[in-house]
Amino acid sequence: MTVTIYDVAREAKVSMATVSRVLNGNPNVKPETRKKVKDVIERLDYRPNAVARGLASKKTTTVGVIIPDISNLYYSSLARGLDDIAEMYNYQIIITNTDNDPEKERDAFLGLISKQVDGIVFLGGALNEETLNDIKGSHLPVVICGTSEKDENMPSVNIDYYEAIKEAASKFLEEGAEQIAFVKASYSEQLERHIEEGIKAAYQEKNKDFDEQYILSAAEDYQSGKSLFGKIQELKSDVVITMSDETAIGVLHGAMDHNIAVPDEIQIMSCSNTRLVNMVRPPLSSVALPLYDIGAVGMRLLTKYMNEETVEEANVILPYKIEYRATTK
Amino acid sequence: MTVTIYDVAREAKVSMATVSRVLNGNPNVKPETRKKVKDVIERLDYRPNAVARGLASKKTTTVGVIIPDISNLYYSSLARGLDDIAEMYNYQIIITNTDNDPEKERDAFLGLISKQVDGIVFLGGALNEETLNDIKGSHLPVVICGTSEKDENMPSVNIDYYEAIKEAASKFLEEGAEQIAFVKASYSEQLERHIEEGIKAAYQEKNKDFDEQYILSAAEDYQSGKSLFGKIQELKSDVVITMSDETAIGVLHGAMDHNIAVPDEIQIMSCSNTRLVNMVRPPLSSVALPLYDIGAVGMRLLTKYMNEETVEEANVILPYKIEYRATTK
DNA sequence: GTGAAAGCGCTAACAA
DNA sequence: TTGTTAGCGCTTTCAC
Repeated sequence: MTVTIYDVAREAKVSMATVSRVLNGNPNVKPETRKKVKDVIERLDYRPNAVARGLASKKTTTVGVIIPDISNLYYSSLARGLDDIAEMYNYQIIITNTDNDPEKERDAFLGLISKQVDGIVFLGGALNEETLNDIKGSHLPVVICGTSEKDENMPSVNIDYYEAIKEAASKFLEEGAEQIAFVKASYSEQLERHIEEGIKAAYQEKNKDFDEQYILSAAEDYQSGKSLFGKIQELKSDVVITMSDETAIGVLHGAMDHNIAVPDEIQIMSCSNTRLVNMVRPPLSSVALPLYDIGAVGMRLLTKYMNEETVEEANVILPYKIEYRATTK
Repeated sequence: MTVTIYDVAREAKVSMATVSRVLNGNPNVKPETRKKVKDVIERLDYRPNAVARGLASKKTTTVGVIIPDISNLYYSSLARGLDDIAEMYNYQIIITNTDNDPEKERDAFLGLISKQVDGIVFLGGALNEETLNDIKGSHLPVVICGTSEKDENMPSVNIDYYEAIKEAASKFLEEGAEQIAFVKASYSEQLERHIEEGIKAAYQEKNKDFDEQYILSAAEDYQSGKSLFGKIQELKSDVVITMSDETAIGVLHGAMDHNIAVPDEIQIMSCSNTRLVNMVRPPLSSVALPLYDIGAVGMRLLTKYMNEETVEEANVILPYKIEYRATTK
């Protein structure tokens, strides 16, 4: 029925071991033998069974990706970077959506373990305590992209959120902003802390007090941003910084609906920079995270762990850039 | 080291076969035995190795998803529906991006075959001839979502594009539209044909001639739409229908930049309805494809094939709805 | 209701 | 340079 390595061996009049060797590019094969085997492989249209291979070698060339929601542009941009590099290194990715639900997250993780993935990439959101312990217990290489963990020793790829937010906030303050509202949409306490510290540092540098009530929360979608506008108006903020682009666009439209001029009366900036930023008018100013690159670098980092290469820096910080478009002065 | 079925058998003082039976919910196990085994499983924290299982049973509970670009909202919406249903049926999905490149597509397919996936979902884009033949030769269940194939016997999930476009075009014509430009962004000739026929049918019903030059092409992104606006203006179209939301938004902004009033001077509608439609002002009118559902139903259909259930209808047509928002009168 | 044993298709010592 | 052989961890007849 299906042609196996045994069929190839028989046809080529060599042993399975030799076929296996040419399959795996083992140099210990005489060129003629190699050619002979390759010819038979081609003639029989033989395709190695990766499952059998995985069982025998304990390597599946598959990595798991745990992601809050693939239909969110932020995460799917990361995922695209991930997959491109995975493909380059001959890995395939199993993607599982969790909606940031700890239970789904744990199930996803256990599922991936049982599938014997060679590594796992965790995207965005927060890793709950229990899963985190499972991960550590599993001795599987894991890389976290686009979010920070309590245990900051876990390999990760990020930008320097503290610096980014501080830089953005400072600029606003310098130019006369009075009250910056910050809308967090992250599920990672750690990440939120970095960000809050960034804002506070900016205020401190200007010798201004920061009022905690200007830190708001919203889900990372359009509607949440829109609903939040009332609150923002109440607070009389003249600047709003959000994590998610969608949230920022929601706020923007909230402002437009209330006839508040953007950026004259209120400035809006996000911290994400998906392709959405150019698809609204006015174009959204944003801290530009290199989303694709974060994914790509994350996967590259993971391959290093999987191949037991030495890694110099487990916590990669990628550069960010602040794109001032038309929602800021 | 890792605990295997053998360890469980030994500890529970039964045979591996029995452990396997309780694992797989085989009823031929005495309740006491079952309980005993379950206890040991729990105590040892035993997790079945899905790879070994796959090798022995020739079922991997993994399905492959071949997709043009996961970072495109259209496809990622489909993918999300796919994954949710896959999870429900205890399947996991391997996602591979192809950028509609036939070579990548073929590699993706061969990779999935070698991983012994139980089925494949093909999303959007066009399946090239060669891959299509491979698929047929593989006897693997395959479902196509959101696009049509030459071979219309392949299981698929779609809306009735012909009817949708015809309905939309008819309405525009009835209300006095003179020249409808249609921007296709599909890679499937088959799909394009359905759509063109829909438009032509609408013109015919109104006894008007349709001029082929009003059928334009663009990539399914924002910039392409924007660049296309010059051409549209040249054609003096008063209605533009695009496949992709991003393209429509590009056209919309093109119009705004040229001080052409939307919808008064030009009406714009897309045929997709991702969450983007509400994130622009004015909100984009669109033929609402049930993207999530197309994915979900597609995966459900695939599970039927994988479990050898009987399927009544291999070519599922889901209902569409035309959402008239503010880019149309 | 349960167990013994033969694979599934491959890799990886170890020998030769 | 090549072959032999013993698994990898499970499912699945087939007996009992």
